[in-house]
Amino acid sequence: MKHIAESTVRRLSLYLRFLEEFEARGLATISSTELAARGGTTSAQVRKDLSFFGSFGKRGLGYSVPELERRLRRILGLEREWRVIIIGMGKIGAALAYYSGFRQRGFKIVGLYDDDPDKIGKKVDVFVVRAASELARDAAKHAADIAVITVPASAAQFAADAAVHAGVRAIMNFAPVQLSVPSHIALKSVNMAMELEGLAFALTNPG
Amino acid sequence: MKHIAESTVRRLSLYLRFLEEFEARGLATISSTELAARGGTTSAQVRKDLSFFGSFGKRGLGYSVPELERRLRRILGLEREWRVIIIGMGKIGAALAYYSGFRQRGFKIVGLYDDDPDKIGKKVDVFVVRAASELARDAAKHAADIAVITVPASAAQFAADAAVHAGVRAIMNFAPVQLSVPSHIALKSVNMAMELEGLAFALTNPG
DNA sequence: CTTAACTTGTGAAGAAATTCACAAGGCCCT
DNA sequence: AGGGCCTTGTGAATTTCTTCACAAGTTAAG
Repeated sequence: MKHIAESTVRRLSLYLRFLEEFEARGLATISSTELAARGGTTSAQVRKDLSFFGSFGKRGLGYSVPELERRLRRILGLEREWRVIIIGMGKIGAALAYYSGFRQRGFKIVGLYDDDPDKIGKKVDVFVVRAASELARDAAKHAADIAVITVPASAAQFAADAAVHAGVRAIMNFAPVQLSVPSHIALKSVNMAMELEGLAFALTNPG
Repeated sequence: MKHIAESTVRRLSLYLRFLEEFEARGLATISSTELAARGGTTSAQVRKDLSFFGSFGKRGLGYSVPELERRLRRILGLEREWRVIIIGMGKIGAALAYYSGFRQRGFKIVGLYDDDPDKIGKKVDVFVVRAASELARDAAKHAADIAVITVPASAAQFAADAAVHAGVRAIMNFAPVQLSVPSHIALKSVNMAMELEGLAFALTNPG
């Protein structure tokens, strides 16, 4: 298949969210124009995004809400459950561990890790925090697909290496460093300070 | 000035981070090639990004680390302090309130808000959480530039409206909804579930 | 059945972002 | 002073992404 742009994937994710909304409101069909209006894009963009994966609509009518929803879920890989471990039980890691939004979307937390002896053995939500050094040993049991890294910057690369070694295939990094991982590992970084800097730039350079 | 792409701004932010690293290591100058290698991009990209704002390097030599750092700070608007309020003192809001990375980069938290009577009046870090309804009254005192919204999805638009009314000019939204704000307000959304979905897509559609 | 009003899917056009490639300098060594 | 080696800044070429525009299909009404 042709390479799909990251911006397209983000929009598909967004469309799915809107479809859920529309379904909750009981709408049976929706046009690309309506979907675009809700998402702040254009109808051509919506149709083009979908066209990479097939043709799901009916001319003159639009898209069946439940069907498009199902298709998008399949495209995004949300028909299965994804097993997630969180490494780093500081404030942000703990906040994510408690966050129910993940579970709802098929991301199941299967383990929490930290290096701090004060945290190891403590309960966070329904999990007992385990020592990061146990990661490799737990690998087979967890069969985790995704590792969320919320350790301090200085420990992030170490955590990433451990996660890769434990067999995860994707990493979501919250530490403010650029991680290096093998090319077959999917990596996404979220950096709050950088996001705020984007706002500072926008405020400083209006227009 | 010509419109600057968001991707360019993100990279500038990244370059600044690397420059701080290089400075800490005592390096006096750096070439676009080295900066690019560190950031996973190309030297031409680095030079092009910088060229939108002037010419800061010396041919044959590269860029002076401290000077480029200063220039980037000015470009990104980080020479001044930005005043931030956080609305929503759930787990994520509280985690952000404690996070020292913001302060270090010139983002000063000046107030915390929530609607929950159980939280109002409680201390989080050095702040006493105030009722969201007090936001308008506090506006003049705080003179906040940026509001970070960490309330549940159902309350996010309400919080955004209140923030705009209180005079903030930029909003960083962590709630999983699309906010609508006046066009002169800078808006950025971070949606953890969407980021995870991006990873799920990458794992489902390799290559 | 025919017409009018919609909407999709998609090549082609257009815009935007990235990469190429090279002239113009600057540094250092001999 | 001159040659060799680097590096920047930037037009031009290229690639990627978005928008346009329209044929073709669907529904509903008369």
